[in-house]
Amino acid sequence: MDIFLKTASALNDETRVLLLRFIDENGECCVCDLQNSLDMIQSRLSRHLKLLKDAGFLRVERKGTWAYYSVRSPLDRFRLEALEEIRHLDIKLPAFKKSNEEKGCEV
Amino acid sequence: MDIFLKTASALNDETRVLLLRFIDENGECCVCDLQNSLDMIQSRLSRHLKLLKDAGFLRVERKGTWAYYSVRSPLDRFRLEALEEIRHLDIKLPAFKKSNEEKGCEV
DNA sequence: TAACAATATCAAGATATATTGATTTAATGG
DNA sequence: CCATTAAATCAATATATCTTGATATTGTTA
Repeated sequence: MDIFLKTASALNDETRVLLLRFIDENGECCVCDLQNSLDMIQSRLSRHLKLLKDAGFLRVERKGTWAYYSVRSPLDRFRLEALEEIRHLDIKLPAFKKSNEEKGCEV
Repeated sequence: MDIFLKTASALNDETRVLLLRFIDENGECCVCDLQNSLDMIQSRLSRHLKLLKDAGFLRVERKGTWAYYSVRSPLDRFRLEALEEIRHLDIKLPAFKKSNEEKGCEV
């Protein structure tokens, strides 16, 4: 029950739905890319990324000081259906803006 | 987006997951049956039933003063997957207790 | 080791959701 | 029409979640 509720809770927030959709469409993103692209402050992003990770939707890979988030694979059936639902939502998704290309933060 | 969030929100509560599972397993229930079986006060039940109905999981049919709730059919793909997930949760489900058989509140 | 950058965590306030008991609404029967 | 019953709604309080800015942690580089 707890895991199911954690999954449902992760889906129950507009910010996280947008984040998941954005990372799903654009592939691996570091937090600074997301700050730039989605115009959100860092602590807010960090919180929601953690919730999505703990709910099994995202994985994180650290490279130096950067953290790259991507959609976990494989997703189990229910999470995949949820993602599929999110893929079909009519959302106006901001463009991907690279942040620190010159400094090495690239995908 | 709003409909998706309403659906996710409906799933994000232990009481509602239990309710949905109970009605799915036992079939059409009136509120008084649920009060008896699940040992919940009426206003609490009424609130959660409304949320599940508004999120598209339940339908209600009124017969006189009674309201009979059952799982809506057909469910769309995502809601059906959610229900399937709930069917597989390891929940200790209370027994169905009829409440007012003599008075006409029967299924 | 010191300075810096990226990310995570914390603390405070704001907003949303859940619970309870009281009240209201709606249907039934005397 | 009035009393009764089932269910819905409301008001107050409690609990959880979200946002922000500040601080802590971790890795890098000089």
